Amino acid sequence: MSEKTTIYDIAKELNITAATVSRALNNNPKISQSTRKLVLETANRMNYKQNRLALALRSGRSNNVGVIVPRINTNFFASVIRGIEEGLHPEGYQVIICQTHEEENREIENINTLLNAQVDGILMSISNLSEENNHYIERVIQKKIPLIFFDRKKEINNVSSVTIDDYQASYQTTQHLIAQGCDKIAYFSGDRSLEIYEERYRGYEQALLDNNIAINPDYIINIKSNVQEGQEAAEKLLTLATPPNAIFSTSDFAALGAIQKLKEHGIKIPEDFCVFGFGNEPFTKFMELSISTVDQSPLEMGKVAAQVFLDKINNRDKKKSESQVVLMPKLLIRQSSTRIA
Amino acid sequence: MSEKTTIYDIAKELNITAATVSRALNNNPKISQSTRKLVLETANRMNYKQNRLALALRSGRSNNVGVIVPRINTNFFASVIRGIEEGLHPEGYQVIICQTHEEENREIENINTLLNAQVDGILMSISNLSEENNHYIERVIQKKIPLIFFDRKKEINNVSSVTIDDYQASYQTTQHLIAQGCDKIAYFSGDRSLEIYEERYRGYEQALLDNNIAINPDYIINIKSNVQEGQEAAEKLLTLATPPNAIFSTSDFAALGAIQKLKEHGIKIPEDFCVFGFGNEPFTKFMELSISTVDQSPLEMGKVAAQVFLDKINNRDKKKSESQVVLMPKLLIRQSSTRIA
DNA sequence: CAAAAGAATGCAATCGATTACACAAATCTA
DNA sequence: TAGATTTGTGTAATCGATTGCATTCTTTTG
Repeated sequence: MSEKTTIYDIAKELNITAATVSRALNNNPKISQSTRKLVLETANRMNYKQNRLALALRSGRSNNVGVIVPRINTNFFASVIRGIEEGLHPEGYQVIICQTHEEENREIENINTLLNAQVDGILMSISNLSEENNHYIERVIQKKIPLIFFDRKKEINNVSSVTIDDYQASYQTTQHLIAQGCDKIAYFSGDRSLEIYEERYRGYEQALLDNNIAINPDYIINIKSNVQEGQEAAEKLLTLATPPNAIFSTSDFAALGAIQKLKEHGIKIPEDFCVFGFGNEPFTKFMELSISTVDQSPLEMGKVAAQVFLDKINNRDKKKSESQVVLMPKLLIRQSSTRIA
Repeated sequence: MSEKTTIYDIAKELNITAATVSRALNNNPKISQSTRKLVLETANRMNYKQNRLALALRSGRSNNVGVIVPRINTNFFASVIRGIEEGLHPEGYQVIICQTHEEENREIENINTLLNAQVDGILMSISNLSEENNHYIERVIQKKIPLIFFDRKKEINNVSSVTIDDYQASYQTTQHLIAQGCDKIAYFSGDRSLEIYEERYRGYEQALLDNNIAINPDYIINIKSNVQEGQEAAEKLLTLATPPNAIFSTSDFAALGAIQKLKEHGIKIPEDFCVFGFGNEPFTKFMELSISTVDQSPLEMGKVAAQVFLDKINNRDKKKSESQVVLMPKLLIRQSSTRIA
């Protein structure tokens, strides 16, 4: 029965052409009022729905954008995606999501799939695409598909980005810990081949330098973002001849793990030891000992990324419509690092 | 330059027809080895990428599925979506996400948009679609687009669903609380016009009945899933002449709020008062006083939903390919409700 | 009233890929 | 070697919507 109605079905029903139907539905002024009314009524009666695939093929615009993230189910990425969806929905775009699990080949595969699907833009948080595979990115640019990096970016010509100022976040956090009287600050780093982690490290380093505190390589530990690695790293720190009296973890989960270990060892937080996380995961606020952390305003990041995309689409012709938006991080100073109020 | 290569470009380059190119690319056995090789090489050299829109239009299959959820950035939904993506990705499907914010008109709008976009299936967690608007659902079924409800469902013919056994979850939780010695168990309910909340209520009720405990209407409070409403509800309970000695909250967030209030009042958990949540939000595990909760295995739910969709697609012809999968909830009994180990 | 202008609609190509059918050339069979 | 097969390609329609360019029918104008 009403399996699928096309403009041809409507045309046949009314003994007119599909062209006329199309024009009537699109409010083309060349169509007479009477015909338009008839078409609209019939379309409604026959339950017509425009086939967006056909439209997309003809117009070259799919009204889809692709979003590539390492994984969906973390508070940060889920919130960014929400922001993107809410920024793009009113403009009639739909969001296709892809996960990479931080694997380079998945990253490449996803880019290709999205290009095949003729998306109108790609928003991605890049993870491990090596230099030698930059041409996959170049291809996107060549096809004039707007490409926007968020959070994790790469310096590439013609690619816009929306990030937070990781250097500042890290610098200010370290300053804060020093101001709280901590002079031996350990640092949990993520993979420093990623710009965000390199920036954060720089901020940490510079703050120490500016306060005449020597960098202690023993205090710098590479971790993955999970509770267990935080526990292990803390354990290792406590075995040092001179253990630190603060930890700045670039992961909230690792910060939590560290706190658990410290407590096990009977260390009082924040009196004996301060801990600062990164990411504002919901749990940091809920803990009995609330965890200080850096808020990256993911929702806003998503909305801004959506806006940057829309600007690019609307200014396709303009020579250079590249923009690098840097959002300001917010330090949420909570109990785990508050000695002096 | 390499703006866009089509099979026609390849055909022209080789002085053959687009048909031949298409066949060569699709490994059609009728094509000679030499031609096939030539086409593949040329396609590669010219950086050809199949236009999936064209393919979709011709074949009637877009290889996209739509996922409709109230919002993306909650642990539960984000995890389900992850599961769906991971179940569908290997089969070449892409996932389009839509948010409803629990608004009926958004729900309708999203269904329509997805139908226009010619998705091959719709997976949704329904919220507030009233009976009178069931025809929007019917339309999906009429178009023979597989429709799968997950978590929140509605009894509709021909619609598959993947849910957890909310009744059992609730019944067992209540039994557990009673076994811990709680005889005055308050209940935080969600909107009972949703099947899941109605089921959970039934489980609570039945467990009390089975243990000869009278239902006290004062103990039953409707809340939204957030910390503040949990605090307020707990506050209200404590002003009762006979306050309860346990709370079963169908929201982890409200459970947390309640715990905070109880502590403020100097009530000891679990000694004086047990609390049980629902949803296994990450923070419930991380708290110093870990919160007992029900795990809904969202990742698995997503994967199963994906599988159900794939089965439906592959058995289109079969009369009835409707399936109602019910996953078993897992009670995570943690500190907030453990008096007796 | 003839010619020009205007209004409303039809015709046909297009977007890119697939595929039933037709056809030519090469190979085989008796 | 005529006729039957097989093999490899080409032709053209199709999916559904849009749109430049006719074309037809009115209406206006001088």
